[in-house]
Amino acid sequence: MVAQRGEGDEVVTTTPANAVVPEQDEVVVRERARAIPEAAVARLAVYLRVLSGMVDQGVTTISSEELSAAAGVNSAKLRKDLSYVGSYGTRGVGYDVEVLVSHIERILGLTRKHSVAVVGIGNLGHALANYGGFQSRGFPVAALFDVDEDLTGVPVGGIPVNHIDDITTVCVEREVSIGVIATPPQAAQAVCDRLVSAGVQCILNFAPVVLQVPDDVEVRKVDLAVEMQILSFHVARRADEASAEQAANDLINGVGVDRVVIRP
Amino acid sequence: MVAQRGEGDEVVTTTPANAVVPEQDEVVVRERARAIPEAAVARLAVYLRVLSGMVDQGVTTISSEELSAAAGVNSAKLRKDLSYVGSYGTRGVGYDVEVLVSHIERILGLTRKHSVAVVGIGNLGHALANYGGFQSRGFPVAALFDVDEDLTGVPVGGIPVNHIDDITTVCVEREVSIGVIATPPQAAQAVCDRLVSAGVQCILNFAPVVLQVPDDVEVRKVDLAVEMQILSFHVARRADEASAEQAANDLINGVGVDRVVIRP
DNA sequence: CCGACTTTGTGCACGCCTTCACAAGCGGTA
DNA sequence: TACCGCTTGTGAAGGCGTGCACAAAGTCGG
Repeated sequence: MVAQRGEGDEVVTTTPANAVVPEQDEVVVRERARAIPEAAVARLAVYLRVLSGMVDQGVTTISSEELSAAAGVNSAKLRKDLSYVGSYGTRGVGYDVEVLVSHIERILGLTRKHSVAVVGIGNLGHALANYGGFQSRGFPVAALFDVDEDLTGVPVGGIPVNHIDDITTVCVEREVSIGVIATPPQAAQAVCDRLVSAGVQCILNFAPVVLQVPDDVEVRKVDLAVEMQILSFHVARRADEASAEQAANDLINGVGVDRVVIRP
Repeated sequence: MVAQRGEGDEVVTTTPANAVVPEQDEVVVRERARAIPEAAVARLAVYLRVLSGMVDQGVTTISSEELSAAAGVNSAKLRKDLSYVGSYGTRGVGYDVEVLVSHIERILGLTRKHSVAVVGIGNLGHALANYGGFQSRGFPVAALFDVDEDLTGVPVGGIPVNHIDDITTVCVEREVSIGVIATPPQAAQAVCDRLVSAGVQCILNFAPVVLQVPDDVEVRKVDLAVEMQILSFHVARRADEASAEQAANDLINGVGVDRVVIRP
């Protein structure tokens, strides 16, 4: 009997304060991987990239101060992040770059190869299929899909496009573990469902829709328009600050006030 | 005298508990915009997209429960997020969709047009230049740049490519407020510096490097390989869980234990 | 072998964000 | 008009992540 995640049967997913005491003779397995905060995982990936550059430059040892500067984070945060993967630094010296690389790779599961399938070979799909960054970092693009039958068989980035109806067969055959959705929004949910039924458990979604998936499937979303709008918000905030300050300074000229303080 | 942000001169950026009392006769300007958490801003953009879809479907009123379901968030969170933009709901009824749209647009600064410049017309640059999603959501692509002189003058997505040396002139001329960096990593920092000196204060960076910018410039990063690695981590975590569970179940078969509980 | 210096690893406190739970408020109905 | 049911808006609590500051632990020079 293998319990399925998300069934909420024998598996406790949340930990209510009143349920800490293990009942009778059950076995409690505490796993370490889950203990790493999501934010830390994202940063570990960044550290890994920086460290790879260091290896190329022939750097063998690096301190938390140097690495944190290169990665654009606080050095304490960096050390805490690294502590999640284990204590592999030498006090008074720093970290051995290669050792660190291999341990981060292990934690991120990069020792295994992760084949990628891109669905939707439009502008973005083409760009993704041709993007060398995936291949070089251990994520080979193994399959391409599109509804357009005229595209079937046409090679893009060296890989012939398959028709979307073959998605299950091809994904299983080529052991695809990550699906990338680069279709128009209307098609995204249907494509997602097909990927899921093909056994793909990780999805990177570029379509501007909220995908509905089972609990055991992980979805990450990249929405360019949302990114733009966040930037837009900051532009507006700056403009507001500037005009508020302006108004305040006008006030100063009228009344007898010395200083203007803008509190966050 | 206009204070510059990030100078830390007269401007209080952090609020230590012991410094709440305004000194002598200074004027304290509390701005509302900054009070919105970054995470909430990102979600507001999502709500806006969902609401736009509602408008197209002819929906005029929506409750927090419905909207939160469509946006994939908790309804309490949604209401709190909306409370940041102001109280425009009607108790017992819900929100007027159009009213909500216009207020969110105002908060996100979307009443103003934000022209976009894309730098680096490779695979990704092409895709971005042709991507209709920007245009339709109020972010017209107004300029394209590349180092390759062969590309200069060639129209991509209807816009002729300019040489990167003209970046300052063109950006000022076309009032570019957002710069998108889609160059190889080696060129990214240089391009960034040129954008900044052209007066661009918001940058969306697709190059896998940590950009160094002045405090008054906002950078958002999209790193596809990092996204992949985060997904990879989750694959690995699942595998760990499964094997831990397997081991535990093996244990059960040996010893007399009833249940296995995996705690987060 | 010892002391000075450097850097890691982490306990702790603070602040932000999320979530709960409920009072307040509005429309409909008798 | 008064009541009832529904939905918003928010105070408060709890959890999570960040950053400080320091003890632990190693290297290096004498």
